[in-house]
Amino acid sequence: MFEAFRKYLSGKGTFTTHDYELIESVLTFKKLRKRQYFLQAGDVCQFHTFVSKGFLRYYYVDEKGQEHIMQFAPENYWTGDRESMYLGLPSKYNIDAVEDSEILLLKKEDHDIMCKTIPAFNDFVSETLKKNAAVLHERIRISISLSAEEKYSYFISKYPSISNRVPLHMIASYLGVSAETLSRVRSQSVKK
Amino acid sequence: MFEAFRKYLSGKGTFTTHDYELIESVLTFKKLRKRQYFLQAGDVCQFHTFVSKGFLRYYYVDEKGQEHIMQFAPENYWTGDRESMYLGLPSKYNIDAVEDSEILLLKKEDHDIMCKTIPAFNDFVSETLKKNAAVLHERIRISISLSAEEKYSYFISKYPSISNRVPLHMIASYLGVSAETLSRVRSQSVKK
DNA sequence: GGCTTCTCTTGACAAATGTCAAGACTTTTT
DNA sequence: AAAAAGTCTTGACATTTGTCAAGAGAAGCC
Repeated sequence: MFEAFRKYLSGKGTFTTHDYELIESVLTFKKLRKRQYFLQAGDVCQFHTFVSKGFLRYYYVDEKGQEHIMQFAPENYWTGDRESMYLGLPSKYNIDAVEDSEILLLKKEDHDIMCKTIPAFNDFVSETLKKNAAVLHERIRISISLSAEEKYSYFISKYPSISNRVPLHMIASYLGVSAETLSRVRSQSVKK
Repeated sequence: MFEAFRKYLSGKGTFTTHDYELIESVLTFKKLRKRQYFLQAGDVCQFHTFVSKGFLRYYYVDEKGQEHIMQFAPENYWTGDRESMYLGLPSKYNIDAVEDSEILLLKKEDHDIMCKTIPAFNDFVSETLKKNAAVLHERIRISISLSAEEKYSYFISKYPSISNRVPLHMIASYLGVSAETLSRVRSQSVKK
C-alpha cells in the first residue's frame, strides 16, 4: 500500500523508519476507477494527493463546456487544488482518473503537522514547491512564445512517457490548442 | 532608502525593530535608469530583488528576437530569476527598468540566513511563494483557455494600475499576442 | 458477437491572429 | 528647435488555428 510512497520519499530526503510510520499513519489509501472523479468543481479540496499508481488529470471546464487540462499527474506526482485547500473555498477545477489509479490522501492539517514535526519533510515540501514553480514558469514561457507545432514538439520531448499514455486530445487541451490542429501538426512533423 | 521596504514588510508579518535592522543590514540599494538592465541573458542571477520604486520587467527574447514578458514588477514586487539563482546557472531571461527605479538587492545566501534566523521572515517567504504559485497557475489557465480579447479584458480588470503604466505592446507581449491584435481588440471593446 | 463509445484523421470552410507597411502623434534626446 | 525614437492605429493580406462534419478503426462493455 505504501511501498511506492516510501520509495518515492526515500529519494527526496533522509527519513527515519519512525518518520515513515508517522507520515503513513495519517495517509488514507484510495482506489479510483478510470473516469472516476476525485474532485469536482464546487467541492472544497481537502487533501494533498499523491498518485502511487495510475494517472490523474486536473482540469478546468469553461462556460462553453471545453475542458482545459492544468496538470497531468502520473505516478509519483502530487495533485490537488492548493488554492481551494488553503482558502477553504470551492474549487473551479476537476480532478479525475485517466486510468484506474491508487492514491494517498493527506489532509491539509496533517500535512502542516508533518511539516512542523519532521524537518526533512518540511524541506522536501519546500523543495517541491520551488520545483513546481519552476515548471509553471516554464509552461508560461512556452505558452506565450511558441506556435502549436512548437508546443507539441516541446511537449513530446519533455514528457515522452505522458505523450504515449494519454489520448492526443488531452495533450491538445493541456497545450491550449484544438485536437484537430494537433493532429495535423503531428502528421506534418512525421513527414519531415 | 528603506522606508518603502519597511512599510511593505510590516504588512506581511510581525517584525521587531531588530529584525528590520538585521534585514536592512544585508540589503543593497541600487538605482536604475529607464531601460537599464539589471540582469541580462547569460548572467547568473545573484539576488532576490525588491522594487521599492519604479517598474521592472522580466522577459525572454526568442531566436527571432521577439520579447516575451514573463513578469511585470512594479513597486512592492519581488523579481529575479530564482532558477538561475538556485542552480547557479546562466539565466535565459533579461530584467530591465521600464521606468527609473530603485531596487533593493538581497543575496541568495543572506536571504537563506534571514529565513533561518527570523521565523517571521521565513513565514513571509513561504507565504509569498505560495501566492506566487497561485498567480502562475491562474496565468496558465488564462493562457490556455481564453481568446486574445478575453485575455486583454482579464488583464485590464486584474491589473488596472499596470495597464495604464506600460505601453500596449508590452501587455501584448505579456499576454502572448501581437501588439496589432491587441490594439484592434481594444478598439473593438471600446465600441461596445 | 454486437453495440457503443472513444480516438484520430481529414476535408471544407470560417474565424482569429500575425505580419508588414505606412502614417500620425508623443516623448525623449541632442 | 530639430531630430530621433517610441507608441499606437489602421489597412491589406497571409498564415495559423478553430469549427463542424464525416468516417474509419480501436477499445471497452454487455
